[in-house]
Amino acid sequence: MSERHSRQELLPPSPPATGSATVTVFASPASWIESDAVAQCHQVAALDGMTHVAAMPDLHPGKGAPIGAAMASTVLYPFLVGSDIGCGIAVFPVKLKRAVPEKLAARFPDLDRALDPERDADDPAWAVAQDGIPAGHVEGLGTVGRGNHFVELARVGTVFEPGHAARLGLAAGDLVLIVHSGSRGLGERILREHTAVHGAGPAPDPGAYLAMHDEAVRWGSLNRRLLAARVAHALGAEPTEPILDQCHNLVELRDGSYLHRKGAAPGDGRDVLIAGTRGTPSYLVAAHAGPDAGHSVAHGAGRKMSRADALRRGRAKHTVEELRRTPMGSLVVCGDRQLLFEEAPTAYKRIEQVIADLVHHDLATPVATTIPLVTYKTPDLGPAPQRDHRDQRRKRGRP
DNA sequence: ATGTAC
Repeated sequence: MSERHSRQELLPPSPPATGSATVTVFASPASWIESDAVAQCHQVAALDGMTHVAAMPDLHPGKGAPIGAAMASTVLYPFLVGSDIGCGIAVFPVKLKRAVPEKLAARFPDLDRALDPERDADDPAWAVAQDGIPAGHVEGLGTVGRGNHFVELARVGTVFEPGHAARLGLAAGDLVLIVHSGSRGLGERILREHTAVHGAGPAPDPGAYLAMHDEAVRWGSLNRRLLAARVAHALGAEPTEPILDQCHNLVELRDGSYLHRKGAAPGDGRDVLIAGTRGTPSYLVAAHAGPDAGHSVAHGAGRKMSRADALRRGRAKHTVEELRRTPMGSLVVCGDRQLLFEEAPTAYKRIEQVIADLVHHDLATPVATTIPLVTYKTPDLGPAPQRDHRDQRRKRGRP
C-alpha cells in the first residue's frame, strides 16, 4: 500500500522491474488514486512488448485497462484503447445575444435521436459533413451517447493566459459549446470484432486494425461537429469550427512504438479542454507533455467512485432537483435519474487538484476556465427545477 | 461506453 503511494512521487520514473515496463503516476499524494487503478497500470506494464505506462492524475479503474493513461508498446493492443475509439472533447465558440439557462435548456434538441441522412435530409447540421461519413456508418450519427458524455453550453470564466486565449478567439464571458462524445456503436463493433477472435491479445495485423480505428477516430470527430451544429441551430446560433478537438481514446505510431491513449488527451503542444463535472468548471490548458508522460495529459476530473457507489451514495446524499440545478446555478438536462446520480459532481475528483498535478509536473499551463450554464446529457423529464429553496436558504441564513 | 440480453 505505502509502496504504491510512494510511487506516485517518483519522477523521473523508477528503473523497471526485470521484464516489465516503467510505470509513472503523474499525481501528487493529495490526489486520491485508487489502488486498483495503479494495479491495472502494473498489469498492463507486464504485457508483452510494453515499454512505458504514464498514468494521469485522473486515473481510475477501467474494464481490464486503466482509464487516464498513455501506454506505449512494441505491439498494438486494441483493448488498451477500448470500445469508444475516437472519443474526445471539442470546443466550439458560440454567439448568443442572451444566455438564460432556463430558456436555453428547454431548446436543446433530442440528442438521443440519430440524424437520418434521408429522413433528416433537410437538417442544416449536415453542412459540417461535407467530406462524407467515415465507414459509411450512419447508425447513431449525431447522438451524444451516455456515460460521461455530454454537450455543454458554458461561459469562459477566469482567463489565466489572455494572450493565448485571444489567439483562440476567447475572452472572459464568451460562450462556448463543449462536446464530449465518441464513435458510439462503430468503435464498439471494431473492438468486438477483434476481441471475438483474439481476446485481449495484440492485433496480428496492426494495419488492418488501424484502418478501421482511424475511421472511428474521424467518425467521433464528425459526430462532435454534428452535435455542436445541431445544438447551435436549435439555440439560434451559427455553427462554428472547433477551436480545439482532442481525441483521448486512440492509438498512434510514435517513435517506433504504439502509443495507446485511454482517457488521456494528446499533450504534445496542443490545447486541451480538461472536463470538470456537471457542476464545476472545466479547464482549457496549453499542454506540453514530454515522453515520460506519454506526450499526454488528463482528459477530465476522473471518477472517484464507481458508478454503483455513486448511485448508492448519491441517492442518500442528493435530491434529483439539486443535481438538475447545480450550486453554480447551471442546469443539467438529464431525464435518466440513475445517470444523474452516477454523474454527480461528488462522484468525481476535484478538477482543481487534477490541474494542479499537471502544472506541478509541468505537463500543462491553464489558459482559462469554463463555467457551465447548461449541460445536456439525455432528454429531460420536464421543466427545469425552479431556483430552489437552497438559494432562498442561502439568502436567509447567511450574510 | 456500448448494444443487447435478461
